[in-house]
Amino acid sequence: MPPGQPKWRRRKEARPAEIVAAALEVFAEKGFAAAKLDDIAARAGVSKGALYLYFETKHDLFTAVVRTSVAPNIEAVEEASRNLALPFATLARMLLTIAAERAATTQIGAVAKMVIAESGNFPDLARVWHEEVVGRALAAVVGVIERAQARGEVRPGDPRLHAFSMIGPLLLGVIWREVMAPAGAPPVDLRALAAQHIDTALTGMLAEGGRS
Amino acid sequence: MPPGQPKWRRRKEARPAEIVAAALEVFAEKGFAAAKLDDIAARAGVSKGALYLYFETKHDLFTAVVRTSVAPNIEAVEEASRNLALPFATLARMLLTIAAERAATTQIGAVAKMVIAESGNFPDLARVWHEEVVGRALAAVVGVIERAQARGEVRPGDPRLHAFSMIGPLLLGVIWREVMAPAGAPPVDLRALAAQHIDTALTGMLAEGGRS
Amino acid sequence: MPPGQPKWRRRKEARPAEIVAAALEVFAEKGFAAAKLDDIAARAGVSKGALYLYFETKHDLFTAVVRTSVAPNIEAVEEASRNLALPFATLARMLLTIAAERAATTQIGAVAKMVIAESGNFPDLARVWHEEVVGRALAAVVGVIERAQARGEVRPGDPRLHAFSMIGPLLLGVIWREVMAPAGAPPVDLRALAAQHIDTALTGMLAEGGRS
Amino acid sequence: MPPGQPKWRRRKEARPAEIVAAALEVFAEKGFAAAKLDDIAARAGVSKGALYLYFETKHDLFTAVVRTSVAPNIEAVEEASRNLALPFATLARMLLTIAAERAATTQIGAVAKMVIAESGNFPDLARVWHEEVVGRALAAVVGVIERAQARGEVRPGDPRLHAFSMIGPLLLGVIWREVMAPAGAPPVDLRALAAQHIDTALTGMLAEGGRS
DNA sequence: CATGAATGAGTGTTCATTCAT
DNA sequence: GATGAATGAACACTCATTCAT
Repeated sequence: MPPGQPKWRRRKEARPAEIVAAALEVFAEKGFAAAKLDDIAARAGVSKGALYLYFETKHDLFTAVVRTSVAPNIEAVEEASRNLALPFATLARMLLTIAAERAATTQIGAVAKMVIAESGNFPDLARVWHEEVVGRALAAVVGVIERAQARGEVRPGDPRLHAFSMIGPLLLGVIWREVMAPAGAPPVDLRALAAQHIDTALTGMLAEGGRS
Repeated sequence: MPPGQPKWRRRKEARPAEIVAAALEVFAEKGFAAAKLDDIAARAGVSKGALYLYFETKHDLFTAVVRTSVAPNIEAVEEASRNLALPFATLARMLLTIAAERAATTQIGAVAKMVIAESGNFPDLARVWHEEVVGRALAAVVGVIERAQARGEVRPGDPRLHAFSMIGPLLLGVIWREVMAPAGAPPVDLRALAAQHIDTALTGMLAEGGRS
Repeated sequence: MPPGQPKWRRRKEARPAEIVAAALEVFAEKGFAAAKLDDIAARAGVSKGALYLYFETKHDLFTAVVRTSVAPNIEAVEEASRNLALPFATLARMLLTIAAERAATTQIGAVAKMVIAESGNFPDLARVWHEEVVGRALAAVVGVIERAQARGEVRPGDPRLHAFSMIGPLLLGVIWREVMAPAGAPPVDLRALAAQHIDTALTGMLAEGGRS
Repeated sequence: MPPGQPKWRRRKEARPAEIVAAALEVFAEKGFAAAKLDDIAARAGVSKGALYLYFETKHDLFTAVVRTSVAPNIEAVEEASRNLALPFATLARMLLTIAAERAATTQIGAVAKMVIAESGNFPDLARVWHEEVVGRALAAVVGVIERAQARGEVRPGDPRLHAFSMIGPLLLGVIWREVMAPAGAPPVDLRALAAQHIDTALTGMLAEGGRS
């Protein structure tokens, strides 16, 4: 046995993350209520009791899953939106590309599905999700649009509804991947969707003079 | 008691519909697993046992709720899309307006939330929802777009992705109303969203020559 | 099947009492925490779920057991103590005889044991037991003693401590029967104990002139 | 740090006693089943695992608590009862005074409450308690009474029941302090109770000629 | 048809006990 | 010796489903 490499190390620091990862899988597959702690524990490679060393209740575990999955992603959007100097077309293309990339490569779609599903049973979670995630992301996009309107780059219109026009199709794509594709629907290429949609949205939103 | 038309006679025939209506409320509020048959029965004004006179299991009741809620709506979209003679701009505006109207006045948003939430636990339902609802609606829109592209009205591009561009923001609006607004987010006017978005989408999708 | 004698009658009215009786047995044997609802249900001849049709929690069932067992007994003592005209010696003899009789023929000893055991975990119960049972019984006895002291029948001294002198040995007898006797100790005849003790207590308590 | 007398050395030997002391507190507050080893360990200032270095099971720890708490007290009673030369009145007064003193200043009341509560679940403990504690104490008192009866000091009557008359009120006082007082009942002064009761009991028990 | 009392399998949670460190 | 992370059996409580009335 090589020294410094104990066969079985106490995992106190790694465990919570492992459990959250396992829980994300199970919650995403089954939903909150249908997810069994036995399954989560088994998938995390621990006993059921061990879950309670790190999370007080199933509720708490679910909340931790959502928070953990979301925090890193929201930063990216906000940061990109702070590139005030860029023309709107460039910035918008950048934002949607980042979003599509994240949606394609992370579990954020599954988390969104969970939040949609359980918003009624987790009022706190819905509020957090609104205040810290969707609200912030939307505010960033709305801010970008408002500034572009002020500079005459984007045509008039409610900036929040413009933001919905920009983001909505991506949400549809994510839901499609999470819900329809597993049921046999032909898959959607999120990156291609983002690329084609941003062309449409930009052409539709840019003021007359701003079009090529 | 007036002979021939006792009040309870009509009840008997209306029961299944009343139960489905009550179930829709409870399922929409709580989700499938958290909905209790006691609550549904109480809200329908019948005994718990009576539910089993009309539906074999909770599963069946849920399926009936989803089917009942969608069938009438899908027809409207398909019918509108058969107006082949209309210019794309007119037809597209019509389709989105109908969709927004339905979304604003029916429970279809709540049902969509339920299907999204429970797709993992109801494979059959997800397939039915795809084959009979979303698939058909999407196919109708895609057909309209393809014909418009063939006539040179709509610029090239994957017609399905174009359809996502058209419909996506409305889904976002519905999710917003069902999930974010109850958590304190400012509400969205679905009709205004549809009106502004179709302007954007049309400008973005129409071929060069087709723009005003 | 004889009419009017259904093979299996709905027991809605009889059930709670049956369950409380079964619960009393099990609680008395094992104590609150060690009593299993499965056992109680089995002994009552019902399913575990049925318990919850009548009692919200195990806690509630325990409380019901205590209340039910006590109410009838306390009346007897209070009633006897209202015989103001009787000489103290007669009344005291009567009270102890009644108490011994009740202790010998009812489950009140087992209930007392339970209350003693669980007073720390059931603050409400301990308070109820004090206010409605022990307190009232003691007050009745103290009242009798005070009146007898006023009439010069009983010698001076704190009437509450005199009451302890009268009642204490009976409690010891009950505890003995519940705790020591099952462990192999020779049994005590509660009636004989009461009879001999009241002679001692009366002789000890009566004023000089009152003794034979 | 002074060499040769490190502070932790004394700890090592004191550990079992510290644990038993902590366990007594927790058992007395919560009862056996509701007492958590975590609490006991925390209160003793050791880890949960450390408990198992000194006691095999929770059962054993409970047994140790009871044994430890009673042994010293029983000696006092037996020793006092060996003063054969003293008149009964003197000896009885002495015994009750000692008992009241011990009851007022030690945890013996809490232990008695525990034994009463758990006698059903700890048959061994109930037997030990009977054979080594209550039985011995009672036998000592009974012996004193029998000798006094032989000398004509105490009137006839079952000596064991006489012993119950002497001791019972003190038990009631202890139960009162442990159970009723914490629930809001007015407290009892155990020493005053013993003093007043022994007057009563002596007057009641002494043979005609023996009274002052 | 309709009721609602009764069932019992299923699950979140606790906690005495173990053992690698 | 001492720790405390980990275990897993045990149990209170829920609720879809049944069926005697």
